[in-house]
Amino acid sequence: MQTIPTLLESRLRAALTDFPGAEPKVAAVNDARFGDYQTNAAMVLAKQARANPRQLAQQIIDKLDVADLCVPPEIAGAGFINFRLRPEALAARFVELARDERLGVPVPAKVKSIVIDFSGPNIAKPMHVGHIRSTILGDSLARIAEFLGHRVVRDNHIGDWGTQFGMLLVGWKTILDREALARDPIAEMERIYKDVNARQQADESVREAARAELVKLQAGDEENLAIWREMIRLSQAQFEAIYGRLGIRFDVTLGESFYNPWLREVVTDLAARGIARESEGAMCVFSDRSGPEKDDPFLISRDGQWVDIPALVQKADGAANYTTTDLATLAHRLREWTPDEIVYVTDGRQQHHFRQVFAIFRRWKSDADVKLAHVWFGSILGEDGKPFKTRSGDTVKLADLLDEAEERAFALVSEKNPTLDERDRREIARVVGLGAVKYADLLPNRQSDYVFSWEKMLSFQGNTAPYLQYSYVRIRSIFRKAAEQGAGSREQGAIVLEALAELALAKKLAQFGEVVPQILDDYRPNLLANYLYELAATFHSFFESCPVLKSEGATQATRLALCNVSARVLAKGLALLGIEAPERM
RNA sequence: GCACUCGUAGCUCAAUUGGAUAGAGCAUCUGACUACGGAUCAGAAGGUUACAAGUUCGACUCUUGUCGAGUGCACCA
Repeated sequence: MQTIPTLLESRLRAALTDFPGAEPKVAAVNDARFGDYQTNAAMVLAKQARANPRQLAQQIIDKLDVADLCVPPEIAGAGFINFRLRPEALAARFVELARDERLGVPVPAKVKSIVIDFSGPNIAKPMHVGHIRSTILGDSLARIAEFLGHRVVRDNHIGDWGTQFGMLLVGWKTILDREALARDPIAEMERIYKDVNARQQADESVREAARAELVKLQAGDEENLAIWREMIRLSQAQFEAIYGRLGIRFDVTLGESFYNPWLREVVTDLAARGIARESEGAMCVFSDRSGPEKDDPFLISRDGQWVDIPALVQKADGAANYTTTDLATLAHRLREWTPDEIVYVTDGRQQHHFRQVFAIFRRWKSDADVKLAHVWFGSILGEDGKPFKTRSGDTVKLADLLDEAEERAFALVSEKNPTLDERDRREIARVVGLGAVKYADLLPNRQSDYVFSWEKMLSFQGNTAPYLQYSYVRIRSIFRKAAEQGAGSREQGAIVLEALAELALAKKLAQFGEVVPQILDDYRPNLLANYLYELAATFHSFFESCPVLKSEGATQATRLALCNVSARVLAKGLALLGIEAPERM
């Protein structure tokens, strides 16, 4: 089905045929005094034509046929045209919405193929807070793109290759504790890595040993390869456990090592095309001076001079690095899926890296028609405003964080609802605790840093997951009660929107289909989080002033339908954020 | 030094990408508990959007400058 703005836009387009250059754009109004929707087409047009905007607005209105949808449009302010929906029109849209499986979310004009690269944990290391945002944000974007109808490839690019394996191999061969490994493989691998890493800082011989093990691994030494595969196997179990808890799946999980066979080819091809050249023993990509210096990712200003800051695609020792791997990965994804879009979800510190990779790629595959997006995000801070750490100063492990979320939620549920049996409370605590963590991550604008606060994210007041889940629970509770009273079938019947709170809720529900498609424009799930909060607040307000089960006839049918659609939109919206909605809590 | 991202109510954050009188939640204050689970709702108060110019019908948003914060800046990813 079409959204109301789309409907109004098509009417507006018809009215604007005599006004070339006008954009028939209709937007929701935030202030109810100005109606429900508005267009500023007249003002845009007036600017181009140097005409009087209010007069133009009147001319547009004269040609505009929206009588079935709105009361006569008004001209306001500098030249806004305001639309106020007729209650019958809103009711008609609501009936359509209630029948629509997509809850009013339109099918996109162009179905795209989108690769989303997110999470990207490292072998032999615990997943920690640094992985939360990428994992949760990427998963939510994938869910939203899929729901819209795009073809999505969820790609987990695992860190399974690199210099750290030299140290890990040294540790594995010299100080590995087999019992500890059996008990907690990740902790043991982390221990040996930290131990060797600390010693190699001061001891040249340790550094040399690590380098030697790494060279052997890269040369295909069977023993080292076997150990490396064992480390991968042990790590995979950890990843699967965490993704299972978070309800996250991937279509493709390929380590960096998968791309090794193409690395040399990438470098020689770049060199052959004159994109990369040798410098100080390394193969580098320098600026092609095609744009302004300040926008050039291969230049930097030092002491008032623009100097080269090339991207290395091969180190002086002959090894490739992550830029090379990223280029090989890009080429592979292009061959494999011919995507319209590849999205990288990583933290903001990698902006420069991706600007370089994308720029090299454009020179290398200049005919490729693919959008490359670096969807970056800020840091998670502790309450002190510094990067989020444990009290002892270590990074917070993701598994511990999820445990604590569930424990805290369990304590809350037990306090609020002690009569439920423990198994139910555990399940509710799981849904509420994980929901709180995810929602806290998705609510702020992704580019800003945010302060991690258990108290805030688990509060039942304000813009939190528990508040949204509670709204859903309350609606479900009404339907349970209605079923007890045999009122289930009373939902059938004419929809008549009368009370202000009913109209407000119907209007808010219709906006779901307007909000969801916007999210991918700039990869911002927080738009959905904000919408859901507004919906929940609008619902609570309706629910407070409009009794459902005590009402009768068409009024009750209307209110039950409003409740039903509210519950579906809330549950669907939360699901798009990767959050479950419990039946009770 | 240069680049990127910011600076919004006491605190934590929004603002439909240039739209109307900048919105929420905490905290503070005032109401509603014979309740479809009050885990809620209604309301009040709180602002020179860091500062200064500029662009225009209109600026938190764009431009320039200043002050302040975080991040990054060739062989780690």
